[in-house]
Amino acid sequence: MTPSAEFSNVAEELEWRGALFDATPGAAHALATEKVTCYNGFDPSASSLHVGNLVPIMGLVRLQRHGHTPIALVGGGTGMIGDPSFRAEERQLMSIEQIDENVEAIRLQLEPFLDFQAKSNPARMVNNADWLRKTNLLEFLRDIGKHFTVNTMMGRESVKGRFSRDSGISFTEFSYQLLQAYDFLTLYERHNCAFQAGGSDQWGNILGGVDLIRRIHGAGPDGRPRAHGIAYPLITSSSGEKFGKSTGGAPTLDPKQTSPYRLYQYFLNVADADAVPYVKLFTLLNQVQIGGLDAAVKTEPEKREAQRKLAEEVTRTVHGQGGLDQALRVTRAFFGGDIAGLSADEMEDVLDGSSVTEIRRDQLSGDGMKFSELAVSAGAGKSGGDVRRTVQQGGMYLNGVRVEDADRAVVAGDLIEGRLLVIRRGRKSYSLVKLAD
RNA sequence: GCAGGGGUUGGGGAGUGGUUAAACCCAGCAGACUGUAAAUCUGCCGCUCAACGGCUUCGCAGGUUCGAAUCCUGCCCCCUGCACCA
Repeated sequence: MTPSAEFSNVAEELEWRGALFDATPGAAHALATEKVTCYNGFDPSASSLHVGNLVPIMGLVRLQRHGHTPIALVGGGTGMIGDPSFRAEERQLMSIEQIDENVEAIRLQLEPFLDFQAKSNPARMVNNADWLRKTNLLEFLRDIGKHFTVNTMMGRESVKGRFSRDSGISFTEFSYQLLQAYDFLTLYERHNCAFQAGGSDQWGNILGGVDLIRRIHGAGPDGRPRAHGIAYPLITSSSGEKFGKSTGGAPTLDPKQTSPYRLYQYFLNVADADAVPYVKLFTLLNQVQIGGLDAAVKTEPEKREAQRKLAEEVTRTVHGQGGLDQALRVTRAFFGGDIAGLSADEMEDVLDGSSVTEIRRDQLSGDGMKFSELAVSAGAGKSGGDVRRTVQQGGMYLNGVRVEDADRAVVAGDLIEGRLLVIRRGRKSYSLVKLAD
């Protein structure tokens, strides 16, 4: 039995998980009584999705598990304009090459989450560049633009802020909502997709699409709306911060940018108060399992069972069992025992995928190089002074041994097995320096 | 366009001729404590230097001064009123 079997429908499940912020009238009813096709758009403005995107991604996953058909849309077309929703400033236009590159990267990241082989409800992946880039302006204005009043468009909370600013909003960005509505219409007509999900910041855009479909196709045969939408809440931590806003930016789903280890650590370190809500949002664990974790957090919070489970589940979902194993190995190595006891092979294996700095052998010959210089080039400090200060405070380690003098020479003899150096800053930040081949 | 206000170190925000690398708060970093937590406490938090010190910073460019973030001139940008939007 699947974990979702305990809920009679996906709307109920999303509600329980705290993942339902808003829904059009009739949306829940439709989800409960029909098998729908639902799409969610992903913006290609960055080269990778980040943890915040897990909410909509898991939304699609849950929909599919309840028998609905998910469509993941990557915005190769809309990305050329840029969504102005809740943004203070006009966006910088991106080059088409950059957009296409990002689209491809995001497409690859999304694929593992969905089942494209399912018999009755296989997932689909679409790119709105396929239709938007060849849209004819005059036809678009006659067929689509005519259904929108500027009055309504200006009333959207998501763009209101821009009118009062001096910098204003360009016509280009202002028309964004038409494009997203047109996407919805296109998917409705091509794939019978009558549902759209998205973050609460997308609510206005979603309603625009629902509205457009009604204007063009009228109400459904039973008098109910044909198209629906649901919105996910903006996730915040118990301390009120935007989810993902951690040190060094939001963790991404790209292992090259955020190693599985770092992703694991990010979730392992969430506050007690956030652990269970996050487990609900980001994992497929069922009510019984989550209930157990909830109890565990209350009775023995020091064990951090919920955090462990959360980190484990998310890391496995994003990076697979292999990624999780690696994250656990690194974690055990760093927080379990003595780092100095690890072999170079183990170190390398364990840090594979995280950022590694290379140095040439001649840089370590003779008097070698100053530790402070090495640490800066390895990214363990912002400047020589920064490293020096940290050393003075007792926060720097080379190969597991506390560094007493920032200017100590690092020579070839310091290399673990002649090829690796491990710099640790503070309790949990590690950098690896490798001898270039 | 006119009038008024303003652009200071990551953010907020003091500072109106020297004692200011620049108060204070937040964020960040390190240490202690701990559960790889929260809270708390301590130190740090432009670059450089073992240190003394040196150097570069207060929108941009000049200038006045022994000496300027602080005064003057020009320029750029932002905010607030008013006007304009035939």
